[in-house]
Amino acid sequence: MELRADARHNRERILDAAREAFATRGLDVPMAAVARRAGVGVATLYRRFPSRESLITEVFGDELATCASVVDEALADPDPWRGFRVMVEKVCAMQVADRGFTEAFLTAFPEAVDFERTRARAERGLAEVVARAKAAGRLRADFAPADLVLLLKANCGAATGSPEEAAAASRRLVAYLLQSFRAEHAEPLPPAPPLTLGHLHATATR
Amino acid sequence: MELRADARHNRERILDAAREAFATRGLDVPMAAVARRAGVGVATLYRRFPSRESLITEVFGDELATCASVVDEALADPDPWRGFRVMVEKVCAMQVADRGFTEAFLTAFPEAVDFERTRARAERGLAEVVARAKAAGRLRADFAPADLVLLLKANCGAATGSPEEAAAASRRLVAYLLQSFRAEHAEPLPPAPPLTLGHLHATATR
DNA sequence: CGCTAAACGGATGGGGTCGTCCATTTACGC
DNA sequence: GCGTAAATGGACGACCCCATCCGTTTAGCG
Repeated sequence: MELRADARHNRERILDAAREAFATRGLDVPMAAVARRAGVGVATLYRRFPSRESLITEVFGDELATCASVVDEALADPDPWRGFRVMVEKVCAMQVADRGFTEAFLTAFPEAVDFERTRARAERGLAEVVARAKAAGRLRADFAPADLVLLLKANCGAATGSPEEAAAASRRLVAYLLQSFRAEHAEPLPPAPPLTLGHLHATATR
Repeated sequence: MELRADARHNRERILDAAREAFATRGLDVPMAAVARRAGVGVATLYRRFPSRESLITEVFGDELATCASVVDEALADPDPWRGFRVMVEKVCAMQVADRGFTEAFLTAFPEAVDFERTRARAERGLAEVVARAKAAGRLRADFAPADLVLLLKANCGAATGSPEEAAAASRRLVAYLLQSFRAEHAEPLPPAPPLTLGHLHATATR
């Protein structure tokens, strides 16, 4: 059913406010703060988005799509290794730029249908990127797709402090890790953690 | 002045309870939960440890000392690289085993005199370990002491989920990073983040 | 054994967030 | 204009945590 004009307007203001609040203060920001920032009552916020999760899902729908498109770009790159590398760098940069995005990405919401679908697509794409980079002999053979999760979680931990510090730390960590992901001079590794992208649900919930 | 026998007894129970609670639930565990676990009233807890920080300081005094001794072991190893590597592996394992320790280590408390002194000593020791490993030609020349902070923060982020998952993830991450810390085949890196161990105060406070 | 100071712990007030309820306001079809 | 249903937002009760207060209990000395 159609929303009334004022309702539609307020919905947009809420989404904008939530986007900004999540980016700077993380997903734990009080609902009341989002409402205040949107110039709206708390009830309006709750009527439009019955749960915090539904708000988050809506807000990060776009960014998740961006994420998926980054995977597609990686697949389109004629150089498999460069595709892999750039993909990793971009996603990590996104993680650093938007604190809320990081949390949303790591926490995940099984209920959010959109999330599920987009994520499944991203997961297939990722496996493909990894496989191509290995086939080209540039990515070490014992690299596990779960190592990407490892990288994201590590990046999340490294990217604390002021935005400048976070960006610098992330760049350096990513550079270090990309180097050890390369096939040349690879040394033996302990077994991969039993994580799949799907396991992210359980992990970072706290 | 001397504590009465029952008071001393309760103090021990509180410290035990706090150690366990911090290890499993992190430093944010409610004071009341610690008191309950210790079989003690909240007031007793607050009388003995006026602030949460004082409790934390007391609880992690030992573990910090352990940390310092790990640095000493590294310095005592005739093989500088092995000393470095084992030191990193041990500290990261400690981080994984005790969630509270991680937070305490990263959060730090400028007021806690003991912390300050022990940490300053550890910091000097670390610089020495790094210098020796570089001099031996095993650690890459552009390795910055701040990279150890980077490693710890990354490890903290990676070590989420069940204890088994956390341990596996940490081991693998450390293996990856140690490999890229080696002098051989080192590739250019982006500049080191401007972090010193001292900067840890500001960073992970949330 | 009895007394007193030390220690105890439950109750309490203050602050904060969550999510709902309801009296009031507003859009918009007629 | 006007009436109605949709939309609004502040107030409210429930819950949780912190930290203190105070009436009660207990250790340990003489």
